[in-house]
Order: sequence, then structure tokens, then C-alpha cells
Amino acid sequence: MISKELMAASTRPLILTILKRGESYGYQIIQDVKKLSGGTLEWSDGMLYPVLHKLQKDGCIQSRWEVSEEGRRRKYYAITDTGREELATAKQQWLSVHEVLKKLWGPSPEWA
Amino acid sequence: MISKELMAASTRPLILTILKRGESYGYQIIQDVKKLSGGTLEWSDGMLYPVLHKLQKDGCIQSRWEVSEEGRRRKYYAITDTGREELATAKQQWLSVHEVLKKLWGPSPEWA
DNA sequence: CTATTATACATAGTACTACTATGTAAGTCA
DNA sequence: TGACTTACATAGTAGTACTATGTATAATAG
Repeated sequence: MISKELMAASTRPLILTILKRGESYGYQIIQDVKKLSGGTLEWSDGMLYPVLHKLQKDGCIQSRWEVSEEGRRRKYYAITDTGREELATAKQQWLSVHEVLKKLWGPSPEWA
Repeated sequence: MISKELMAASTRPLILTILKRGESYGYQIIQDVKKLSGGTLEWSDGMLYPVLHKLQKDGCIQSRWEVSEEGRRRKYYAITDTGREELATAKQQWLSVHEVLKKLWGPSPEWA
């Protein structure tokens, strides 16, 4: 289980990162995240969809409907330039915070 | 600047990490965080104190008043066993999320 | 000697947010 | 035909985080 604060901090970056690899749709993203995290991250659909809508509203991703061979309708999302920019910023921020924690948690010498 | 979500995710762990090194007080913690992050993390006092109060209420830290040589009253906080447990959990969670991001961001080969 | 800045803590109130619960719809499998 | 999986959607609320503001004292500048 992951705390909701950590969830909030990682959801958007993670979605953008996944979409940077190529188009995907909600249900698939949930499966991907679960697999990529080895089961640590289990997103609910009700939690993901509003985030996707917000990302689209913010211009970070764009969507189109498609019907699969089996006849299921899916909403495919693709990352935009704005999304790539947000991802770059988010990545930078994440890494800078991680550096601080890493330094403090680090293999010693328990820095002052 | 750090996004508020990332702030929310890192504040408690970072405070606990700092207090694990030894006792400290609000104002000092703010300076420490700024220095440790090279200026990236600038916490306001109005943001920090409620978090400290919550941490104490949750039993993660305990406090005592002390007056410095110059005559200033300070509230010193110390980490508790509960706090050490929360820190261990938070650290584990942070690292597991970081692993996922690292794998995806990693130096290639852009894993499927 | 007084104004400003730095040190030090506190919280009311609100603006925001995140997710649970719930709903729809259709395909698959037993 | 009933249970399960795939697939998307959102109302409503429970919770939260932080800004703005307040108190008080020491140090420093002018």
C-alpha cells in the first residue's frame, strides 16, 4: 500500500511517463501500472479517470475513441508537447527531492 | 519550486528523517531543509507548524519547551518509536515508487 | 533610542482536492 | 443465464493544506 500523498505526487508523472512510451487507454494504464510496480501500485478506475480528464483539460494529453477488434470501445490517450513539458518539470522536481532524501538516508556518514 | 503534491508527500518523511539525526525545533528545521536541499525546498513556518502538531498528535514525535542562552523559547521535538516506524514505512514506500519511475525513466532500453 | 529585521511559535478559516460509491454498457466464459 | 471481465463516467463529500494573520522578544542598524 502506498500513502495517498505519495499517490497524489506520483500519479500524474507516472501517467505521462507511460503515455510517452505510446498511446494507451484507462483500463490498460491500470494494468500497466500494476505490472510495472510488481503489484505495489494498484489504481482504481474511479481514481484514474478524473485524473485523465484533468490532464486533458490541462492540455497534457489528448484523446480519441476507438473500437477494438472484440468490439469494445476504448478512449485512447496520447501525450502532447505540453504534457512532455510537464513531465520534464515533474521529473526534475521528483529527482531533486529524491536527492535530498537519498543524501539523508544514504549509506552514511549521516551528514550534518 | 516544488509542486504541492510532492511537498505533501515528502514533508512528513523529511521531518522524521531530520529528527532521527537528533532533536530540533521548528525554525531550525526550516533552515536545515533549505540548506540540505540547496535552496530547492523552502518551507514556510505556517506550513510547518501544523504538520509538527499533527505528527505529535499521531505519536510520531514528542516535544519539550526550552529556553536558549539568548533567552529565546524553543519547542524541541524528538522522534519516537512510532515515528521511527512511520519513517521506515514511508521510506520503503518512497523507494518502491522511485524504483518504478527510475525503471521507466532509466538510461534505456525504454522497457515495455 | 527606535525602527527594522531575525528568531520563534500558533491557528482560524477557507479554498481546494481526491476518491469512494455508484452507475452504465457490453463482451466472455462456464 | 449468471458471474466475471472489460471499459468509461461522475456526483458528492470527507478531508486537507496552506495563506494570512497574530503574538512576542532579541539583535542590529541607523
